[in-house]
Formats: sequence, C-alpha cells, structure tokens
Amino acid sequence: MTYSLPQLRAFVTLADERSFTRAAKRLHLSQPALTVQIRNLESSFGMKLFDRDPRGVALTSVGGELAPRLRRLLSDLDGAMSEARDIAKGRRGTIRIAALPSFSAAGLPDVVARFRTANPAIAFVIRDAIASKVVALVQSEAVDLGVTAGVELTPDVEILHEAKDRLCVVFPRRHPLASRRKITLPDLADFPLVLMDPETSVRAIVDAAFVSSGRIIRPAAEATYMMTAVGLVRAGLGITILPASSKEIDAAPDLRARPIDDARFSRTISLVKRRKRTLPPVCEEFLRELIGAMRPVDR
Amino acid sequence: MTYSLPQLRAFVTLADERSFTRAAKRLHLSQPALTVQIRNLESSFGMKLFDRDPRGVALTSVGGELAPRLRRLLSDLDGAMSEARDIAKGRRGTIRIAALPSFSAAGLPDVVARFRTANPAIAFVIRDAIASKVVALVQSEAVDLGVTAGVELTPDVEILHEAKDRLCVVFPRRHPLASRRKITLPDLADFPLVLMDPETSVRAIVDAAFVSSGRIIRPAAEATYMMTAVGLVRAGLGITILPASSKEIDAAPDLRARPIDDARFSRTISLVKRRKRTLPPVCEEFLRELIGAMRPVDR
DNA sequence: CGATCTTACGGGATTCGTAAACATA
DNA sequence: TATGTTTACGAATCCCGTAAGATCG
Repeated sequence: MTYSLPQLRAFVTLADERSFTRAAKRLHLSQPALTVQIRNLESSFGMKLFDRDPRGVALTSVGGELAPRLRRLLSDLDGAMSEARDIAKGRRGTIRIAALPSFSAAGLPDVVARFRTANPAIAFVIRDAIASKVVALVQSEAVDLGVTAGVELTPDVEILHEAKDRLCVVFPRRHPLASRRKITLPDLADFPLVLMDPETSVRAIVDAAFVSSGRIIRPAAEATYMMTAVGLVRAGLGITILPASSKEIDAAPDLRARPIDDARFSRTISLVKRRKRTLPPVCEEFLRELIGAMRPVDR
Repeated sequence: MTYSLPQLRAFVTLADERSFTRAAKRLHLSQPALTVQIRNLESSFGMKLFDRDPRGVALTSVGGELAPRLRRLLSDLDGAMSEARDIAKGRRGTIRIAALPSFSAAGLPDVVARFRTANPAIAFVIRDAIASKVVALVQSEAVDLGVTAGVELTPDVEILHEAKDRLCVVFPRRHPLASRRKITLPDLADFPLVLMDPETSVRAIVDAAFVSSGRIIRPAAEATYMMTAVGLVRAGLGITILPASSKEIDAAPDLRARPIDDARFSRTISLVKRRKRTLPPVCEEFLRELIGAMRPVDR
C-alpha cells in the first residue's frame, strides 16, 4: 500500500548489483534485512519485482520499468538534500544585499572581497539603490540584508546595527574654504551649492540642516550620482556636500574634502533585515564581518 | 543525520499551505504529528526551515531553495510508483511478442485486436522472424513471448503451450491434384516443387519427410516469403507446401489448398517464454487469450 | 557441501494520536 | 479569549541484526 525510502534504496541497489549479498554489503545492511525490504516493497505492489535464482537475481519487467527512474530520482533527491545541507552549514549559498550607492562603492567591496577569499563558494548579489528602495527590497525579501540611511522604517524591518557617517564639504584645492580651520553651516551658504537629487538621503540631511537653521537653499545644480556632483565641483560650478566615506572624492586629486563642524551634517547608516526572518547561516557570518567594518569614518 | 519520506512530504505540504493546521489536514495527519515531523527534519539539518508566526509560517531561505526541488521530486516519485502499480495491475504496459511470419500474419492479429479493444492502454510490439530468431529473441529477453516451431529449444526457454499446424499442398485450380481425394507424399513427387528457403521451419519439415521416405527433393524454385511461393505457383512453376494457417493461400482465388494425408507433414507450433522469468501481469492475461486461439487449424 | 536467499524473533527507533501546555493577537 | 503551535506520553509500526531454515547446483 505504501513505500519507504529504505525500500526504494534497497530496490535500486539490488537492481544494480543483482545479488542480495552484494547489495546488502553496499547498503551497509545485513542481508536478511535487505530481503525483508524487498519483500515488503513487492507485497505493496502485489507482484514480484525480481526473479530469484541461486546464482543471481534479475529484474521483472515491471521492475525494469521502475529501476532507471527510481535510480535517477533517488540520486536527485540525495543531491538536493546534500546541497541544502551545504547551504545550511554555510559551505555554499548566496548572500543578497541591497545598499546605498555610497556604501556599495565605498565600504562594501572590501568586506565582500575579504569574505569571498575566505569562502569561495559563496555567491553575492549586490543591488545598489537609494534608501527607500533599499528598505522596499528588504521588506519584500528580495534581499537578505539592507544598508540604508535616514528612512523611517516599517515595523517589519529590523535594525541590526548602526553607524554614523559624517558628511563633508567638497571644494576645489584653491577655494576660499581651503584656508578655514573649521567649516560651519553659515560658511557653506556663502557659495553656490551643487546638491544631490532630492530623492537621496544625503540631500534630505542637507535640506533639514538648512531648514533648522532658518536658511533657504538655492542649489546651483543638482546631480543624481555623486560622481556627477564631483565633476560639477571640479568645473567650478560650486561646492558640494557628500558622505565622508564616498570614494568619488578620492577620484579627484584637485579637490579637497573637509568635515563640517555641525552634528546635523551626519547620517545614521543602518544595517537592516526583515523582522522575524532567520537569515541563512552564511549570511549571519557575513553580518558579523560587515558590522566590524561599519565603524564611522572621519576625514 | 537522515531523513524520511513522511518528513519530506510534511515539508513540501507545509511549504505549500504555510500553515500547520491546513497542511496537517491535507496530509490526513494530526497537527502535532506534523510539528514533530518538521522538527525532526529541521534538527537533522541543524537549522530552521520555517519561520513560525502566529498567523502563518514562512520558508527560510534554505527552505526556499529546497521546497521547489522536493516538490517536483516527490511528485515524480509518486508518478513513477503509481505508474508501476498500474503496470503491475495490468492497467497499462507493453506486451512484446516474437512470432513466425505465418503466425504473425494469420493467427496473431485477431487475438491482438480483440485484446486491445478490451485493454486499450496496452501496447504491443510484434516482431516476425524465422523460428531460430524467435528463440533467440526470447532467450535474450528482447520479447516476453515467442511463437515458434520445430526448433530444438535451449534449456532456458520454456514451452507454455503447443498446437499442431498441418501443412497443405497448394496448386492451381485446374491442376491434376485437384481431382484426387487424398494426397500423399508420393503424389507430390510427381510435380515440380516450389519450396521455402532452407532456413525456414516449413522447409525443414518438407525435407525431413522426403528424406524419411527415401526420396530426394528437387525444388523447381525457392522462396523466402510465402507470398512469393504462392506467386510462383500461380505462374505455373509448380506446386508448393505451406502451413494450413497461412493467409497467403486465401489471397489467390485461382489456387487450391488441400491437406496432405501424412502425419509427417505437420509441425508443432510452440508458445514459449524465458524460463524462470515472471511475465508482466498483462502478459499472463494475454497468454490465456492466445492459448485459447491456438487450436490447430484444418482445411 | 557451499553459496544464496528466506523465515523467525527480539531490541530499538520512528510515527502517530490524544491531551495538555504555551504563545500571540 | 480565540487561534494556532509545541510538548508529553503511550500504542502501533517499521527497521535492523542474529540465528536458524530452505533451496539449488
């Protein structure tokens, strides 16, 4: 009426070996135990699957139909299970991360690279997106982890770690700001500003700081990508404000970046996951590495 | 460490239903029993496969990897087993027969046709071959059943049933033989003979009969196919000797066939199978039909 | 005899259902 | 409190190994 995995394994092995004794050996089983498994399987079919003979057994025609299919199915099954076990043990797997473009370019690559040299069988999927999109990706479980900033979180997104990221002002080497020891908010208002797109978290911080100090902002230009903002500054269009960690600054040797002496010009980088979802084990491991690397950067 | 079929079924169903209660219902299982299965499977992995929540359960990422593969594997497995059960029950299957050309054309088609209307899901493979080839096909298990004649059988071929098939002489309507009441061996020797190929069982019988009566045979022509022999007779080349059951005779309205009044001019049609091989159940059923149809034919 | 498969029996693990405890909205 | 999951425990079944029996060459 029913059948079990041991029965099916016994059947396939016996079909291979065509001898109860040899098959039992291969199954690490006593030979009578094998006989019983086969007998039970046969009685569940209501017919013989093997023709016994003192010098070997042979498959019945029904057995012959079944054997190759079961052999393949069982090997697929074992493959799937052992693969899953590998994933569970962290020997294999995929880590999916969504992160702000700044972090994707600056902090993340080193951590990922180090982790991959230690665990070469781990694959990464990295999606760079603006803060609100990062949260959406985490919420929909399109990714395991998210790195975002300054977004009100929905209740089903959980913060695992936080780090401060200061903003700094970026200007040409010979700019008047270069001689100031400390740069404060009013200093910035003296020069034309190249700002990030209003959708971005950096822009939100800048806007908030200016508003809270009672000033209005008049951007000379707006950019979506930080590299564009840097280019505009190099062209003399004005100064800009970017995360201290952004790599784009280093790409322009003729520019200088200086932290702004104002607590409002900093943002909280949050490492998040979907609440009440257990992470894959590799992911947990990577998480620890990432937290270690997420110390606030000053320059 | 290990896993069982009930565990895997529980896993897949729970992944489908995303609720222990609903899944248990679908599995015809008490709900605690399901909890235990999942717990054991999870502990064998050393990690959770589901994230529990009062209003439903959700797959872990490892569980997500596993679920679709297992769902397919289990459904394939059940498919293979139920198909095999169908074959075992005779609701489906293939019957493979090798038979002498004469029997393939004369006796077999009607039996097969009748059987197929009763069991439409049964497929047939019919190979027509000369006697020695038929035995070889049975011996190598390329076919389940064989219909042969006058061949010394190897010990691993078993006779299931036998029937007499008389030979008859075939001649043109206006031939001198047409007026004889009884035709005996000496009568035949008076006319030119069209005989079958020396490889065939019919020819072996004719040769043996002539030899045992001390005559030598001088064939006017030889044919491999009985239809050819009939054609040669119609053309007036001589007379021929064919199995009484052969359909080829009926295809020539200008010919007459008459039994030969000599016990030596008959052959034993044997229905055979490989010794110590159990036949598929459908095949057993067909066998009974075939034996019923294999009564000796006189004309 | 000897090699091979089958049957018989006891210990241990698995599976299942009922009943009760636990968690969360 | 209502819904849904987990824990606890006893009964039935299944699986396995040892030992003895059966079969064929």
